[in-house]
Amino acid sequence: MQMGEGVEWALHSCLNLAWAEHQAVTARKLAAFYDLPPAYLNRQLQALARAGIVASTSGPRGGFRLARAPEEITLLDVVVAIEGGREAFRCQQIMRDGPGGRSDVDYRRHCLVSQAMSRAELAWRRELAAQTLADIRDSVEEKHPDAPRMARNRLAQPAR
Amino acid sequence: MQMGEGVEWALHSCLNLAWAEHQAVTARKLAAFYDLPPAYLNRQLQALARAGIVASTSGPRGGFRLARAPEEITLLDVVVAIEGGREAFRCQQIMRDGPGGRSDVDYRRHCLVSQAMSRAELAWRRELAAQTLADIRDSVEEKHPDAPRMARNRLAQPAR
DNA sequence: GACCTCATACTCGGATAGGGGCTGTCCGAGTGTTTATGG
DNA sequence: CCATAAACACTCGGACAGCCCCTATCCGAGTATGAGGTC
Repeated sequence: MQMGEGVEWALHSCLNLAWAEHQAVTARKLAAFYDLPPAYLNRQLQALARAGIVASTSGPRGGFRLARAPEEITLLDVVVAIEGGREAFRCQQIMRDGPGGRSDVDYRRHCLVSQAMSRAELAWRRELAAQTLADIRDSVEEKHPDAPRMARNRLAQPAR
Repeated sequence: MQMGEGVEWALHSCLNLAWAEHQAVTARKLAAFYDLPPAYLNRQLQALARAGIVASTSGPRGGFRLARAPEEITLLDVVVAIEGGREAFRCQQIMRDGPGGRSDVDYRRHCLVSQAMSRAELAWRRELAAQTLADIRDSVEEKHPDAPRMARNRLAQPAR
């Protein structure tokens, strides 16, 4: 069970977009920030756009910007946008083929194994939903007060 | 991010092994219980054996049995045995290539994004480690008191 | 000088190949059982 | 009848293909820009 690395890129890119404020930033510049493949990062940003986390603008002076305030974007929003909303543990309802298995029972809700796994996954989601992009941004700024300025500088430079 | 379905099979099989008590059960019988591919389930049981969760015996009258008491087997143990212990979110330390990135800093520990993701994953692990196989077994028996007898009956039958 | 038109360059967006890991299967090494045989 | 030994049948264990999703890339549709020409 491994998370796609696009999640990491998306989170850091969202953070940079938060520092860029309302300035639209191109995928190329965001990719150059961490030396990432521009086309592939673009793909992740598209997923964020479909989820309504970022807004995109085409043409010259176009790019991506946050569609909502950082306080209204949770880490769970970003993870779900990139990885999809389906649960990591998907109950295949194998108990239906076991002794005493009923076809009219939804074991995704009644199987106690499935319940236990879902409970753990819920704790994971709850923790992700409890932290917003603004929380991360503020924590970073507290440790590195000049991070916003450095980010804006880098994003202002032409992307090579 | 999706968990392998072998985890579900392993959990249910461990539960059946708990009801079989100290009787060795072959992979074929465990597979027949839920109509699963025997060879593939065997593969998962081998992983459990390598992790020390079950003990295996070759030859006639051989099979698998729990290596520890159900109270000493957590859901996390089973998940780690099948899926591996590496974290779902693996920090690639992309900040090293960003502005102000240092090569001598381990961003897996210092990057705040990575910390937030690890915190969520820790909550998930904690929840999984809090429930043992005995907890699940007892919960099932409470709802279906004849589950152990039915399981033992099915496991006693020759696997077709 | 102001306005309109057109060519331009730049951006996102979706469609298109390549690779790694999960899924599924097979056969061989090892072992306890059973059976036949000889004392 | 009992001991012995060999043949056997059954099990785990690891090695071998197939498929799907993530990774990576490319090119086209759309658009704001800027230049050039005209009034």
